[in-house]
Amino acid sequence: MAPVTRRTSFPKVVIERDSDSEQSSSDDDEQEQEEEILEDEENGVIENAKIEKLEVGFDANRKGKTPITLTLRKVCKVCKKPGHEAGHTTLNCPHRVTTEHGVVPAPRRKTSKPLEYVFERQLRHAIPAIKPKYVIPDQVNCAVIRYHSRRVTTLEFHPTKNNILLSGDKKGQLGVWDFEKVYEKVVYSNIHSCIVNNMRFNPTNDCMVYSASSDGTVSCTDLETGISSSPMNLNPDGWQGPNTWKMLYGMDINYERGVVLVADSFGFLHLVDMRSNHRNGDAVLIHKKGSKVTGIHCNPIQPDILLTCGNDHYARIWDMRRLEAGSSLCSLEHKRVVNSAYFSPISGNKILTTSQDNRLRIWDSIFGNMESPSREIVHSHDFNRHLTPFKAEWDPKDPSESLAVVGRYISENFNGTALHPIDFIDTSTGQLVAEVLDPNITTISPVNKLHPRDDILATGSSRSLFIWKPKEKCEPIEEKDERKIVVCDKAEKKRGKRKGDNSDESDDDGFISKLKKPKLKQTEWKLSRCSKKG
DNA sequence: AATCAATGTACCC
DNA sequence: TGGGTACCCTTGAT
Repeated sequence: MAPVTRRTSFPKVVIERDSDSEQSSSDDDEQEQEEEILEDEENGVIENAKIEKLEVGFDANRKGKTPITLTLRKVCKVCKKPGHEAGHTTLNCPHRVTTEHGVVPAPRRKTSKPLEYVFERQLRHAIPAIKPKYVIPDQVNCAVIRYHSRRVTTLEFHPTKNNILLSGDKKGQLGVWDFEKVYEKVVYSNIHSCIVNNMRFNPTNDCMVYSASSDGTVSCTDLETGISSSPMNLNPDGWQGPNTWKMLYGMDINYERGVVLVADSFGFLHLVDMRSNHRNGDAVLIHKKGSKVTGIHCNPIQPDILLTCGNDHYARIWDMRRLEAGSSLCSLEHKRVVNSAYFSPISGNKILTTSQDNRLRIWDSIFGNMESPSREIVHSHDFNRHLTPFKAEWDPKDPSESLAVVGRYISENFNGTALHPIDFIDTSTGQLVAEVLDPNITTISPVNKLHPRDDILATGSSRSLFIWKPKEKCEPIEEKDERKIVVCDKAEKKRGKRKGDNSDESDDDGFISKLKKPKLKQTEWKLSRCSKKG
């Protein structure tokens, strides 16, 4: 249904006259582009070009008027050119992530601010002059398929237990998975009633985890028992309609003050005291009234310095010691909604934001010129209401504070199969360092988290979770590959049992599924398979 | 194979 | 500022 109606409603109408005098230079450009694309199409390079020409029914000979050609074209939301669209299989978008493409370079300013000078002097020794070689976790090591009952919305690694991954979903479930033991997993269903947007471990008790949800509550859950309390509930009177229902999105912990900071869908910031587990102080308006605050991050060096971002197209820096409406230290303007904003993980001196205008923005120094970003990197991570918003995140282990990971919306056509890779981007240059993909991951992967200590990537893609490790740390490829994949769906489980696949390795919740044979030849894949540990 | 539902953002008035 | 609605175009279920 949708594709048919869309086709008639979507194309932009451009009227081109075949008269010499009326052609502007921009028309020229457009015509040139179009000719190029048509040529490509003849060569069979472009699969997705959708250009239609309609001769409008004017009589060309009558009164000597030139015929009008209407060109209906779909244009890419990223680069505004026809022939491909963000979100669709394409090979020819110049702004799909390619080396150095779509990077707006940093304007080299001489700011001469004393503060920046001092900071740079203090920090320079800590930042290595030669960039370390990036270690990319590019092989799926294990997975739980259909783990959650709805799509995964947030991930968090355990602060001390290296093998534990926490996951939240759209339904409000909270998953705890030991990905080394693969089969050891728990899903708590009674903590939230809808989307879990953010989770943070209690820094003084790593058994306890705080979670912020669109149900308007902050929950504090004991991971061993699953028992949870709600230190905050912004909808104590239940559903009174969409105008009053408050949702909680951004959340972080200021460990020095012992408070949880959480922000709602009406532009307000709230505090929860971790010792008493009760609300602390009044809510403060930190973004446009009535707009969603999508993220909060406390500076890793100075936790009183906050970074927030929201649907009002701004990211803002605040000082907790002077927190009141309108008192932000700095406002970073974006063209669209800002999905996330993070300080760099080590020095806390850089900022990385993800905006729905398909751009990553980097500010190289919070003490420098903040009027415009140091770089804008064009990258396909478009908004779609059915997907969890994409958030580019720093690699917490990269001493140069350059590497970031972000899922890609636009897909690559791998021999007829559309796959959406996960991108590793060097934010200092805009270079695509690596794209990782796997034949078993056919869905878009908007949620990604790099491990704070190990070379591990966790991915949430639809209802499934994947753990990636570097190729060299995986076992060599075997012909009869049986990967560590646990399928959690009940229907799948029954099917597996009927086939007699239920080996003694299986537990009550899942079984080992044989690796699906890729539809493509092995050579087509940049990444090969990783076998099960014996 | 076809259809449906769920549903966030932008923009108009 | 609030209501109305067009549009964004995925995924899993049936």
